[in-house]
Amino acid sequence: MAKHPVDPALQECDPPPSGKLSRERMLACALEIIDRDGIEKLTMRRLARALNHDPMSLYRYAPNKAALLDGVAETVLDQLAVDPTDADWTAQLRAVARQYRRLVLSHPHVVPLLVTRPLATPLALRPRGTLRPLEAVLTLLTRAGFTDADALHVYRALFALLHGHVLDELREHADNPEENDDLLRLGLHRLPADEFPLLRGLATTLTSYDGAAELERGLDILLTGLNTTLTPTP
Amino acid sequence: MAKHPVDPALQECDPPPSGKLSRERMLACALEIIDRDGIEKLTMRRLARALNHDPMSLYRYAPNKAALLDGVAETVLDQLAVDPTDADWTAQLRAVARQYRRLVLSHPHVVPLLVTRPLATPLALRPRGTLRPLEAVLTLLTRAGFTDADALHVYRALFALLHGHVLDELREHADNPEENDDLLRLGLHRLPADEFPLLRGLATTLTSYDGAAELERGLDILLTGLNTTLTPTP
DNA sequence: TTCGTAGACCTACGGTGTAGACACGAGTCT
DNA sequence: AGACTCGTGTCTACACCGTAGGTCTACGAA
Repeated sequence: MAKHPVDPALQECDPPPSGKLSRERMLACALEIIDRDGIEKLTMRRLARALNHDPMSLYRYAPNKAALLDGVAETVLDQLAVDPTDADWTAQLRAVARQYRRLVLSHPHVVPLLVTRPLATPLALRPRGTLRPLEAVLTLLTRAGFTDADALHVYRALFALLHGHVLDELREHADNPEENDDLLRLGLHRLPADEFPLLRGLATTLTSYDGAAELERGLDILLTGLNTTLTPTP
Repeated sequence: MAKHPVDPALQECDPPPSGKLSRERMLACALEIIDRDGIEKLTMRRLARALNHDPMSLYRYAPNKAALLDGVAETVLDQLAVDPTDADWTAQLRAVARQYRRLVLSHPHVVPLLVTRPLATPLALRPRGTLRPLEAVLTLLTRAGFTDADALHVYRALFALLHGHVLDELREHADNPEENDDLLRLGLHRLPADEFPLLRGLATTLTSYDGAAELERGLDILLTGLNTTLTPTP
């Protein structure tokens, strides 16, 4: 336990890292590493070391690294609980949205995976855990009286809003690793004043960003907009 | 990984790939490779080969690969022309949105860069070309009577919508590499019928996706929503 | 002329994902 | 009992990656 051969930042995963391997343990550990150090630090070798196994062992549980990353995204997204029996569909969508925001804010480094990986994978081949929320939202909306096509429409609009908002909010977070608005202000003031006059003046405004409120406003706009253009019960 | 020692798909860039190097030539060639083969195929070595130079030469024009990728994203985003003098701010935002959509659809492989890279870079340190559209939109909106803070609000909402929509639309494109809806239908039908009944029925609906119309609807919702909650001239 | 410098090149190092072969224990069938 | 598969883990090896550091060359200024 007390041997420090090399790395200081070489930690292992919560559960005792020896014993039998499993897909769940592998994905959980991978998520831990990503949460701690970011995606590009997740390496087959590092993950194996954290699990106290040979790198090649991982390939018993994932055909390749891309699949492993998909698996991680899946475990995160699978925590999204949609109640398709809720009679108040707008309330349920709001709940899903808030939940999604909280979820990804607790795993910010996973967001690139969530938004990027589906671009490379046809819908039918995506991990099941990824498709489950989609199906749940669809049943919620069809139960509320939407046609299949309109339900799909609403789903798309909702997640477009969510993805867009989350990217906005995380961008904001990247600016404030800690609450050092001096750095932000100084950074902005280094911009040429003739080309970026307005941006330079926004330093204080930028530091006071309320993600939850922002999302709520977005939801208001979206849901009222949907209510006026789409009618659930024809 | 490489099936054969010499790839058949090893092409070079449009302009004569020898002669003096420059940052512009390097970025243009990088963009070409990304457009053709995707991001993960862009390698310092490959790029150098395409430019008929040594890999190390590239480091004269970019401190490292991340900066090079930022440069590519910048060259794409810099093509976004915002007219801050337009008196009709909603019309101008619509124009920007349509332009943005067309732009990224012609460089789909760059989208991960556009949405992902800013998450790792504080705003003040982002490439200038990235900040220019932001400043332009801000001046457009403040000229229209918005306060600085509200202008920022609108900018955020607009680009959240754009990013969200584009991710939606490209996801759809990944499903139809060509217009083979049979593949999609077959793929969907392989899902378990008891767990994904609605999703399986959406094959035909999924193939008829009109991205432009979808974006237009999003803009309608957003802009009317903004008009009711924010007042340009107080 | 000499010198500084910018641009390009070469070598080399430590890292990466993963193919392919092998080791070994637990069942299962004869 | 033996032989057989088979799931699991390990080892070695390969091609490729980003890039630190040094060196060669050509050219403009002194």
